[in-house]
Amino acid sequence: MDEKSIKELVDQYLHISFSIERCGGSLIKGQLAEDLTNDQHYMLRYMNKVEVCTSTELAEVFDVKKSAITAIINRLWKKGLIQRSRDENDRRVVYLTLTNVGKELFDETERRIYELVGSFVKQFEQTEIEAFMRTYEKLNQMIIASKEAKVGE
Amino acid sequence: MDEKSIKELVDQYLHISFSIERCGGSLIKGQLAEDLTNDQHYMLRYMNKVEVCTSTELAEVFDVKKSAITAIINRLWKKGLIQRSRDENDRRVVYLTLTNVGKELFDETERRIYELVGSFVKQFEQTEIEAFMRTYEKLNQMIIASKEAKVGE
DNA sequence: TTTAATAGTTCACTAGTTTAACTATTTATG
DNA sequence: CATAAATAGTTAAACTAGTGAACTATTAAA
Repeated sequence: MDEKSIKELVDQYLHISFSIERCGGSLIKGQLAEDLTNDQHYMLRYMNKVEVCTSTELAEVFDVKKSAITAIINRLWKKGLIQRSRDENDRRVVYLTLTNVGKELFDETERRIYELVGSFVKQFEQTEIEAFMRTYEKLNQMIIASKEAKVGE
Repeated sequence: MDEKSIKELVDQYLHISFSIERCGGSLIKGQLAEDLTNDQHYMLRYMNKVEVCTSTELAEVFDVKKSAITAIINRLWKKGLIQRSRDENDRRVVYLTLTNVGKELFDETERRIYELVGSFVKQFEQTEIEAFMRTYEKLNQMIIASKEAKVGE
């Protein structure tokens, strides 16, 4: 691959990923309950998957400082979507879980998001989309590895 | 494609795109001048491409309200990276352009970003990445069309 | 010539983020 | 054991980014 086509690919990639982040994000937002942001939804999504987690874990997964997690968790807590409970053996630790209201809200939203994203996925041939996902995941692994190398420096 | 594999694809897609947005964003941020954010960089990027633009145009392209553009433009203006000039025929209109300092900063940054993204691109076979980009662009067009359909409702 | 529309700004408010200082608790060390 | 160091989480100040509504100035339309 010559330099010129790499430059073109880079240009094209940055343009598409930016566009999808913006427009796709706004479509996802359209599926959420009125007063929920995309960030808050992704937080619920992670908590729904792992069932129980801590602030420290969320800070690592979302790659932000713990104080940012405290803020977003407070907002979700005020909405009654999550609950906190202290570990009785190590009283520094606070476990975070979805409330029943939180679970129901997430499930409901998730169904709408599946429909939305599914409506795009269905427009592709299965072989095409599977090849796409393989490359996409490879890229993801490269980025993660590069990030970890940077941290290790 | 059955329902189950669509659900899995949706799950997988959401997970990867979220991860790449987070980690990739943080790698890009690492290439920027100290006091520049990713949003500010994308703004410079667009202005560098089109050379001259207006707030209204930026609001459409970035899909935010004009007041958000005023705020970000003010920040870039304070850093001396962009300049404003009124249209003499229609004095409501303000044209925005990069200053020389802004252009140099962007070029410098862009070179670093090309190196970074290029280092990933180079790890793929050309055929693989070209197929990926075709699918990625198709997805982008679907999302844009879906967004415009929503607006038209 | 009033009335509409357009371009952009300002202001108050909210979300998300970082940094630094802090509390409470647990673990290590001398 | 007692003090020091590490860990989990919170708080507060400062910043960026976004929305919505009210506003100014200017141009276009009735």
